[in-house]
Amino acid sequence: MNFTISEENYIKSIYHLQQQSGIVNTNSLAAQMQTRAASVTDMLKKLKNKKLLQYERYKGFKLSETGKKVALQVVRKHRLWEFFLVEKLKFDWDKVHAIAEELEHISSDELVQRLDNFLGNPSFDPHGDPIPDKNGRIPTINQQNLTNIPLKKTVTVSSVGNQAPQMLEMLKHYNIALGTQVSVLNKFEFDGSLQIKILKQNPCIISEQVAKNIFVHYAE
Amino acid sequence: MNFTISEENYIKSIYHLQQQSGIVNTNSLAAQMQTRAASVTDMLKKLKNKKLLQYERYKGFKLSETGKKVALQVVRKHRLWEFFLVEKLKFDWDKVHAIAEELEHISSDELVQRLDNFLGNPSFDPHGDPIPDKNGRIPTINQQNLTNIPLKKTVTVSSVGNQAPQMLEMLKHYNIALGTQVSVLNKFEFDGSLQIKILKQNPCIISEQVAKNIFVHYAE
DNA sequence: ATTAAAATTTAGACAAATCTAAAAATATTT
DNA sequence: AAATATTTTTAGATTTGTCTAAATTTTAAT
Repeated sequence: MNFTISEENYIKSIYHLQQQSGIVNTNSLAAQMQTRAASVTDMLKKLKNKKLLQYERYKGFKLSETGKKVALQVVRKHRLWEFFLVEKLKFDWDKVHAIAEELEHISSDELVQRLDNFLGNPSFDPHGDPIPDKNGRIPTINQQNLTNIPLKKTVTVSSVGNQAPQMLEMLKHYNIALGTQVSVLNKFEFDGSLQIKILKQNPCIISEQVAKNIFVHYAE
Repeated sequence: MNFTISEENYIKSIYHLQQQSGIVNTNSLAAQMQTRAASVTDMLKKLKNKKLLQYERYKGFKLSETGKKVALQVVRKHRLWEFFLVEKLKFDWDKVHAIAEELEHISSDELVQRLDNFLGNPSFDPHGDPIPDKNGRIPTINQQNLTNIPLKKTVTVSSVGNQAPQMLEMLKHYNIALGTQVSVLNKFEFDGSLQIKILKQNPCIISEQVAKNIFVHYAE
């Protein structure tokens, strides 16, 4: 089966939304896609006809098994291309998202497989997100956000929740990247902000909102 | 200015046609694009409005200076991606055209420049076609097709005129690639076919049609 | 120079993806 | 449970790129 760019974008967005909340509704998808609810409804019918979606009107929806497979292939392509852009073309990691949004729709399966091999079959993209393999299997990693880490324990940054350029620019400013070693020195009750220590740097303070989007795993 | 994939494809095809014949007409473009003459006329109006085309009805057409610039950027992207696919991802050179047709429409200028650098700023793609630089300048090479080479002179294959997979498959069969050393032993008047000698191989015979599509340059 | 043939354009239709405005269904509040 | 608000869907329009069939213009042939 072959899909249009628009269909693939809807499928991918539905996938990401249902990862968080199980079932998806029209308005949240419209918000995510930056379009109108009416347009979403139109597309839902199309995707239902193609058996990619479980959907009954007014009842919310989620991807069928087939739909999920399609989504995972698009996610796979997106993340492989991001890896390529950062590792090979030396893009800053906060500049690659928009380009990968285009590249993820290139259709050749052989291209994807060869790219994967060329890159050394990476398991995580430059933001720390797992890259599904050829069969859609996703590597797992035991991670938590910074607000849940016991004080003084040294942990390693493994991924970033919010990948808006604003967030990524901020992390760059704080000098936080994937693999950075951090420990939490203090938690301020008043606003939930954290004082953290980054290896070889002076302690600094990050807001709760930022901390919630920094995922880490324990060194051992 | 930004262009749709369809617009870019028309511009590119017009560019290639006018390279051969100066001015382009509706039917030949329709044939090249595998579409109908009426569809071509529709698009011509659009391109004329955008000042990409010099066009008056019933009179044929050619690209404006702006149009030519756009065409050269698309050609540049196509050929850089082909180079990438063959050199980095190890695709056979006769398998890359269709994929490059998709990749050439990825829009980021920075991507193109970084890709160019990553590849070592190549001057020719895997079929021997010149890759326009950032400013649209095309490297030239002094080449002729095999039918015009004096007998016994050893020459080097530098590009291939017809890049249909059928042609490329045939060349692979004959063991001819870019850089291959060839000499013409004999020319048969009857059908114009040539007996040629390839380094370390037995002499063989190629049709005039094939010979006309093999471009070579003199070793010195 | 007419006529016939070929090339090109117009007119009108269609599919995909979107939109606005209005209607219908569901959820929430009083 | 009735009234109100929110969410979702429908109806109908729009844009882009395409098509067929008919009309027009140009070219070639008698």
